[in-house]
Amino acid sequence: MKRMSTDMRALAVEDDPRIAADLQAALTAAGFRVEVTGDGEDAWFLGDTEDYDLVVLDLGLPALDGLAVLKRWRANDRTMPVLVLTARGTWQERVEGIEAGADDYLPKPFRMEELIARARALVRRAGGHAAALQEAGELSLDTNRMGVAIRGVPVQVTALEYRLLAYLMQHRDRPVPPTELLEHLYGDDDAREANALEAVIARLRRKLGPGVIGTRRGFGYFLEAA
Amino acid sequence: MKRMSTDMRALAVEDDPRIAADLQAALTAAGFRVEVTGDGEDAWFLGDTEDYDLVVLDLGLPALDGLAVLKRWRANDRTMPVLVLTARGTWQERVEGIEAGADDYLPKPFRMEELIARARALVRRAGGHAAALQEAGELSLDTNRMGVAIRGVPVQVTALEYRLLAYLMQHRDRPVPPTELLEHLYGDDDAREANALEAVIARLRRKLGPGVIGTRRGFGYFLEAA
DNA sequence: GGCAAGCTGACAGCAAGCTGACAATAAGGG
DNA sequence: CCCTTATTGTCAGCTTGCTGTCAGCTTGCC
Repeated sequence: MKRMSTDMRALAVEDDPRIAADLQAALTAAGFRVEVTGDGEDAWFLGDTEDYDLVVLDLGLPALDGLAVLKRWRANDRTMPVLVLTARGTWQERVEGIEAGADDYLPKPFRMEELIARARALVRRAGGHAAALQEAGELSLDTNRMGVAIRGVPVQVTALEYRLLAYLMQHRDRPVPPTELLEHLYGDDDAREANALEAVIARLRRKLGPGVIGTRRGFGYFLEAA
Repeated sequence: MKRMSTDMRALAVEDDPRIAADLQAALTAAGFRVEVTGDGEDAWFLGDTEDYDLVVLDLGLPALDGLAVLKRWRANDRTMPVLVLTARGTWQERVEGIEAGADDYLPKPFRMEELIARARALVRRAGGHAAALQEAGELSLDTNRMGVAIRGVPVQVTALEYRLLAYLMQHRDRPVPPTELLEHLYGDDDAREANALEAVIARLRRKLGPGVIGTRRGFGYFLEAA
């Protein structure tokens, strides 16, 4: 795992694998180092022994209930900010969540953007500055302002270019195959020619200069000097 | 932070005698020293002169409206946490309440348990209040008077325009995507065309002049910084 | 050398966003 | 209760700049 400018750790406790994957993606994109678990026992142990800057906790867990986990954390003086996810509209859960020591709650279904916004607010309120900066080599990516800078000098990129960079940054420990990038940028429903991606890469390279986006022929693209 | 068990004062402003009685009972049981009034004028006077740790405020008051009371408090720098109750749980009222300075909001009918939970949460994190005057570049917003000024010169804006500006101000560190603005201004239940937002932006720009509201194509709108 | 993967400049299509006009609705005043 | 005014959503036409495609080229690999 490569270094981030600020090291914000987040724990996501969610048993639905699809939501869990979304959580991980969104939080990672927001600059958190994310750990995911769907098991209540596991969650309790992690939250009790590790230091997180944020916990996203789903109440609808099998086995050990999310509320019980939260109460046991609070009973042990674990004071990290906890954002609780509740099934839709059940007022009891909200009440219990707050009384158990949740710092904020979000009813399902929710928008990832809102979750990120609330998560940042929580972290900021807790004292730490939200980790908005991700770096790889000379490239730095401000996930909050959606800004890109090379060696500190801001560079203007388009939305598509930004998404591409963000995805590479998220997976900077490996070369990302063109097929995967195409699917992430456009979705498999909308079929684009492979050359479209190459065009985006070319334009980005012209803006960022050499030595930022590398190619491993046959494997994919990656951020250099990460 | 004060202790709940020692001496927490709460003011309940509610004209319906039955609900008022319930409020008093529940808050007392929760450890508050409770005072109740059903008169807006009386409430305003009490809130302005006495020090409360919590206010529960019903908007549906005769004579002096609850919202007006709240605004007058905030205008006088009374920063105690206020939990607003409203009968008509419309989305607009919630916005108005929060923008008038409410710290939380509860639609009727509600469960007493939930009210107590929210009240406790409010008291627990009592402290952080939005500043009365917010600025970004040449633009300044007076959140108490709902007033807008550009370079010190007051500009008259409509309620909708103000809400848009307030939201941009609240998130002035990032570009706000149109989808998010649409959701905030109208709510997802009421679907508007995307162009409605552009129309509001255009009108605002004409009033405020250039260099205030910026656009980052593909990312969203933002307030130009100093 | 030959093939396939990848690069690049040019360009046209297209989508995001802007604006003025207008109608419908809401608010206010007599 | 009617009249007046302000607010605001919708529409049509327009501008801008993003982005996919194409053609031709370079590079690596066998």
